[in-house]
Amino acid sequence: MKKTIKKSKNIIQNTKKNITDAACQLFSKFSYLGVSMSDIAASLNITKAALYYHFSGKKEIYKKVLDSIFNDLSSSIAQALNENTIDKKLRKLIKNYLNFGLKEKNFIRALILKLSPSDKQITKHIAQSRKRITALIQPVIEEALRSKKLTKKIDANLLTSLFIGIMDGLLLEYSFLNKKINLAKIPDQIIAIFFS
Amino acid sequence: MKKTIKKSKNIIQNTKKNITDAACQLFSKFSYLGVSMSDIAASLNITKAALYYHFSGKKEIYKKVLDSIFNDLSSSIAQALNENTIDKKLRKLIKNYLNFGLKEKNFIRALILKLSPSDKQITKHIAQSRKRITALIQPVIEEALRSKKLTKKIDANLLTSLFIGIMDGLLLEYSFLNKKINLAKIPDQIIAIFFS
DNA sequence: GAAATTACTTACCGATCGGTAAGTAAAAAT
DNA sequence: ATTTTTACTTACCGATCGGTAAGTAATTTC
Repeated sequence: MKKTIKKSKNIIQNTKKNITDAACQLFSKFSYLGVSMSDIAASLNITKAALYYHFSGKKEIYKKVLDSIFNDLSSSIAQALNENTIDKKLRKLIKNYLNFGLKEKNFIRALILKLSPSDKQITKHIAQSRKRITALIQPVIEEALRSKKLTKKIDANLLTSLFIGIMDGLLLEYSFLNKKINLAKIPDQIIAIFFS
Repeated sequence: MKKTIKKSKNIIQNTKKNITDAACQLFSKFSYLGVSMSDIAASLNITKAALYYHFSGKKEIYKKVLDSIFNDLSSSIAQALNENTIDKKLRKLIKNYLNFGLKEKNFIRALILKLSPSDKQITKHIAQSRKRITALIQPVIEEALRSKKLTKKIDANLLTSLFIGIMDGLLLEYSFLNKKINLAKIPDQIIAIFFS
């Protein structure tokens, strides 16, 4: 099974990016343990050994993928903070968060997954990234609490957890049952539940 | 490494139950792909081949474990429905659900996990079980909506999704960061958010 | 134009995977 | 007392895992 010559002088060989992109898709679909180095290589029509030229191993690829996912999510959230009223902020925040969760289709699954008995390292990495996301969202929740003057007294920390939780839970539910999320309606309903 | 004789006449050999119990713990901790048949066998000091005497393979063991987990959760929820006021029902429902999620420590992770490229079968099995749980909870949400006469108009289906979602999300968050859930306070706060 | 570097491929490694065939002691059935 | 059944163990299977050593064609450097 001879390969035809692939090395074209015209095509810029940003293989490294191709690898993380392909790996991202596969990890999202099948989780860390469900994807082999051969799978990644095969999806790019290169050999497994080529992956080891660009990366030290499977874990490094996974970390790079996680970092890029969290960076995308972060900037998507940060974008929502530019809105000028708290209601618009909330609505866009929810919309972007859900949209992102849907785009990186099994994103949540990938994040939730426990990797292997010995892999405390990556789990910690994920936990830290999640904290960064929470730190971005919490100020918005606090602002909403101040501006809405709610009668019910709820701790902002907890409310943030519940707020993120409801979105994660929703994504989870819908990804499982292959339902579609109505992004036009749901943000307002979540806001209604939390802040009225 | 000789094994000492294990076959005692006095000890009832309900090995089958021992296997699913051990497998449940391991699957919860390390997920389906993170647990090998050897792992399960080793945790019971039996050989891998013994597992195949009692079960047809790894998938069958996993299915049995899932069924038992969902049955436990179902009866835990059903128990909450015996309370005589809607507030008590809600409070107990949330408490039991969260408690269960904490007991089966990585229960949610195990449920969320995508098994392998080819494993539509078990994923369907899980989706159906989740639907059964939802079907148990939805009437309680509807009852709460009726009795509370909320001003905000929200579809009961969606509200149920959000209600379960908030609990799943919370469990997720806390399992990741190894926080502790305050079961004395949180149920009332969730009720306050949803039904006031 | 020779030498060095880049970006791979081919061919392999030992370990582990899920699963099986054959043998065996103890218990139950006859 | 003998046979059969139960509940395993030992020893293996081919496939696949993450990872590596050595070779090679194309490109870049000198």
